[in-house]
Amino acid sequence: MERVDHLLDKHKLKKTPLRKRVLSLFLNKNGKAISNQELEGLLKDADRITLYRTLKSFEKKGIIHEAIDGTNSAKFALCHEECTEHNHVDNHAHFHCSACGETSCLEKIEVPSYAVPEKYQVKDVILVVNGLCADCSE
Amino acid sequence: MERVDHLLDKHKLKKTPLRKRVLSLFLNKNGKAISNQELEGLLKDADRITLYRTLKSFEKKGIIHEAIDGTNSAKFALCHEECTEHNHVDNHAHFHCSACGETSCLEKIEVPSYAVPEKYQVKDVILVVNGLCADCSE
DNA sequence: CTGTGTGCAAAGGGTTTGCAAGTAC
DNA sequence: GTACTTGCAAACCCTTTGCACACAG
Repeated sequence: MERVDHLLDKHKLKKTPLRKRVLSLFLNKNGKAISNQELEGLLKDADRITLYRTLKSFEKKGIIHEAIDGTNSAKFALCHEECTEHNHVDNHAHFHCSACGETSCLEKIEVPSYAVPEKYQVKDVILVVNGLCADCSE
Repeated sequence: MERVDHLLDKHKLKKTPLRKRVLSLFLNKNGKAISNQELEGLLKDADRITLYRTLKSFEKKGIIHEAIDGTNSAKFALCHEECTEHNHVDNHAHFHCSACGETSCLEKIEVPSYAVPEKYQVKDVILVVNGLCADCSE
């Protein structure tokens, strides 16, 4: 629980009850991404719109990052310790399970840089691996 | 124009006026992706819902594929010649320009396979390169 | 003629914005 | 006390579904 307080302090966010609950969910998810929809289910008494805003402010401050998985619905996962408002470094791949729908970070896979056509400038690369996770590949 | 007719025949779709118009837009886009929104702008007299369905049937038949670019909005681009309803092979990367928003196919970049944690099964990989395209990187 | 495609209306889901009341600091 | 956060209402956009009519083959 101190870790929640610490993270909020570090990123200069007020320690409100709702934020603490949301953040501790992320800490217990172990690298798996959470969608707004899932959050609503887990925090039934919370207001949907406020959850959107909570995620947005966490994202802006560098506490969480969007985990793009090709499903066209926004999901978020915890950032590295070093992330700040002005320096997100989330250059790792994500794994999306097509059976259970879970999206998780593959910290081990660093995203390589790629050769692009002349005059193109690369800023970052999104890498999503689709398939079956350990639980679903029995 | 014969190419439009040929493609529709080949994939067993009726050659209606709307489908011809939509398909020739794709043929003239040279590997760039088109969103439903953009299509509406280009074909102002057409019905928005019908355009959704047109794209869906083209996708299902293997004429176009979804070009995921991390913006959480669906875009589509022309498939390879060899694609059919039951055999899509679109294992190439996409480039997304953060300035103009255009998404284009990078046919040259084949998507490599990746080492994932034990028991995971990989089905396919999404690779999106973000940055500035030739037109926007002046 | 038959099955498919189209247009319109309606509904559903996700997301954003505005404003008043509440709360952290 | 002040600035930020929350909750509620409303609106917006994207997408899907249902149904009657039109049209390609």
